[in-house]
Amino acid sequence: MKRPASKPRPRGRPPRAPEQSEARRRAILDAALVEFAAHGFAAARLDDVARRAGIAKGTLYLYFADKEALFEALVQGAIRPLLDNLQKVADLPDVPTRQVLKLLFATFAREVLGSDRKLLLRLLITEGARFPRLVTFYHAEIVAPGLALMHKLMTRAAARGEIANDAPARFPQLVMAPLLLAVVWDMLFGRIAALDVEGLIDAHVGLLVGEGRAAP
Amino acid sequence: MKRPASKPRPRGRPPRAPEQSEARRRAILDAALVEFAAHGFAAARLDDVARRAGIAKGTLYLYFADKEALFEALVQGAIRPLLDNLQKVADLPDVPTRQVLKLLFATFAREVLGSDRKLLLRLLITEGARFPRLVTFYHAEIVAPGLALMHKLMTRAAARGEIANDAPARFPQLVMAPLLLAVVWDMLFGRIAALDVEGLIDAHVGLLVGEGRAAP
Amino acid sequence: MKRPASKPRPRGRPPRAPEQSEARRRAILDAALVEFAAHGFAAARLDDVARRAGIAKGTLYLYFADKEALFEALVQGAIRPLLDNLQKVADLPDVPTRQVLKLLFATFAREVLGSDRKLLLRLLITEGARFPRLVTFYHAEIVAPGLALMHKLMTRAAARGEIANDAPARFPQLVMAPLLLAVVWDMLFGRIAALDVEGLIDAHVGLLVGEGRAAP
Amino acid sequence: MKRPASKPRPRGRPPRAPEQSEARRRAILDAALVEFAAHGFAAARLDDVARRAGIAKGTLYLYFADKEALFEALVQGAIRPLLDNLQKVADLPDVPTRQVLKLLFATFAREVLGSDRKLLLRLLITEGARFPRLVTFYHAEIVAPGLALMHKLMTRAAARGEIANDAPARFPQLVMAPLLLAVVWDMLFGRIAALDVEGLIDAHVGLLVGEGRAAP
DNA sequence: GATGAATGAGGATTCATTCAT
DNA sequence: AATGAATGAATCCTCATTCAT
Repeated sequence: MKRPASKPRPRGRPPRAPEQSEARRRAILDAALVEFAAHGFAAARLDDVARRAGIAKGTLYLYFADKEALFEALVQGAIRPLLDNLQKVADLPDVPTRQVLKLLFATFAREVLGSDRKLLLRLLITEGARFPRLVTFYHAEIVAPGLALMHKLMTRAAARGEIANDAPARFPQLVMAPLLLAVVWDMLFGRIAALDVEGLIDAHVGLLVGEGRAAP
Repeated sequence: MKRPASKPRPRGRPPRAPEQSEARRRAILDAALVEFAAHGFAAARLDDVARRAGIAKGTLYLYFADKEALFEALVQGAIRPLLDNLQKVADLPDVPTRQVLKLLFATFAREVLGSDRKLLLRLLITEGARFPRLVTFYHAEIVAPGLALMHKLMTRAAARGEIANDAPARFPQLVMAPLLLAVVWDMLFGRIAALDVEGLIDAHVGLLVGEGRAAP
Repeated sequence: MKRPASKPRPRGRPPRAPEQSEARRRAILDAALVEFAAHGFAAARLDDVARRAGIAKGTLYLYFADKEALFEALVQGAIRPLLDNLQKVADLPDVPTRQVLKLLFATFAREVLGSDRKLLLRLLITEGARFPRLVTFYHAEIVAPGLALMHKLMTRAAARGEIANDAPARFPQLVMAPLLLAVVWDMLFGRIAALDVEGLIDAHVGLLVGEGRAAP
Repeated sequence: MKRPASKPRPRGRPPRAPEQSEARRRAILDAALVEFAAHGFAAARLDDVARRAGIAKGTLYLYFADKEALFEALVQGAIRPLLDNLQKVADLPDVPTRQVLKLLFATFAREVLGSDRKLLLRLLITEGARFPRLVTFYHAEIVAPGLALMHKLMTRAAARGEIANDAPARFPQLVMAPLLLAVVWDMLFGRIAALDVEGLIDAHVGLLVGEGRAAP
């Protein structure tokens, strides 16, 4: 009896500069990254994402169909840079394995562990089970190629006698395992006991290509 | 002999009679493990937990104060067995490091990766960030002691010349990293490409204690 | 950062007598009838339905899957009584057509136009286009059989010379049209100018079976 | 010749230039008719109306104050033509009632049932309850005068002995009822079982003015 | 005049939690 | 102790309306 009668009080948009839509998209993704990483997909509130992005709730939906699409775009969008990094390593000239690994790990430490990108890895790990599509894509585009590359690298290193045995060639995952550990450690125990990532990586490289052994 | 069942159903407690409340607690925890692991803490429904445990929703609250308490009890409760396993390793007589590691990893593969206990690790990884108390406890009770033990083991091994350098002694996490990787891999990529955990572990042990090197 | 911490303030149900679930279902349907009829399907608020039914919003969902299901149950449920009424007419002994019609129309006027059941017809008319399933069902169960019955009745009447021609036999809808008009009139113009339904019906019967003509 | 179109699109008003605002108003009304008829007032989206009209959403508000005003203008605007049609019938010379009715009904069938104008009637029926002002207006301008006219027509016909009794004179609604039925039938059951409107109307005229009876 | 991105109140739906039985 | 119907706060998403350009 009151619905059509009471003209809903005027709503609309308060004056806000125009800003390029792409910047806004980025702002939303940045905000989403923080909120999703902090609370997880299910517990994150789009309300908070909007507030953090400095926009209205409804505006989110101009850029992303729904919560899930936002999440997927978030994780999806991070894959391209990772791919690029991977490519750089693949294109490395024929330098000693030790150097390749050092560079690779250092890059990872800087670009991922040392930046917000780390949060994306977190999300992939913590929410992956709920987003099979994303995981499948990520496996096909990053993990499998990355491992293949590592396999080649390690095979060559083994042939050259740079590493003690062919274990890392057969299981390139072994080469990456400490990086994953670093991510998870930071995510869980970072507050309690920070991990000396650099030291860890150095030690790992030492283990792989044998330090002292090189100059007996 | 069980005549009472044919009475006009008392509308309230089902005729399940006196049963040990401890069994019920277990049933709830088992059900909770499955549901939490499948959907994550936030998305899991206590309704489903109750149904899976074969009890009424309200009954949950007779055993656990709330959803969070249930979750914590779940993860907490799994720590004791882990502790015990750890102790067993610590108590090992003075056997070769290679054997200790083999035993340790095999036990982990069997008791954790090969059982539902794997789900608990998953939960710790995926939900840990939201349960600092749990993570703190886990770190204090399991991770720190475990790493300390590993440190001792590796230090001894290095002193004995069983391993090439002191990297694993300084970063005992390196020893555990592949196990973590196995858990995460299974959790994310298990469906896509199963990991040969046994092979991975063997290779890892080979890398640590040097296979071929032993018999030149 | 605050989600899992702040235990949501205790909610639950305030003391309310048990009442049989069936009565509650009825209360909901009754409330829904009023609200849907007053505002239409889209504009009706389940909140209002709940309030009118004297229950909490969430309780609705214990009885009906969603708004649509509630609406369909509402209209669906009204079909049974209509069917029964129809059957009564069909079972009438071989009385004069005039009397059959009088009875039929009087019943309709009393049972439908004179009661809340009229609202259901309204809903069918106003919302039917949005609920094809409902309309299909209604056509198959009520309209088609009803027209078939009317066809038989009018054919017999024509054969007996009780009516002037076979128009009503060929288009039994003609017999019902004034009833529909009465419903729509009441729905739209009832407030402005009440319709003398009884007079209308009498006049219609007179038109059909010829009043004065019979006894000049 | 239409070079301006190749200028760097002025980002704002499309180069549609000066066009008559009246045409645009019509386009909006036409689009609104379709959308409102398809979904009902509450469920129709102004977004869709704008898209269908080929204009921007904001432009709607240059022509109509709000959704309600648009709806009212829509239904209101259709009344004029109906009035005109009515007038034509009223102005008919003194021809036989049968012919007047035939013409009236045929006009209705062609101009209303056979055109998009039918949708307007639908809207009046389905949404009328929510727009009392509209219904009042419609009653005053169309229904009451129409019935008055019909009353006069039927009274004259009865006096002349063209119809069997004075029922239609006393309840001119009876004359219109089948038309209403045709509208509602089409609206609800059109998909399921098309109605032979022409046949229905013929039969109805036959019933009113007596077919065979005229020439015994 | 025209645009359409932005707004935010509103409403459907979910689910942890309670409590009369 | 156990039940499960009832509760209502919380949150996603929609869409009428506005206004800077």
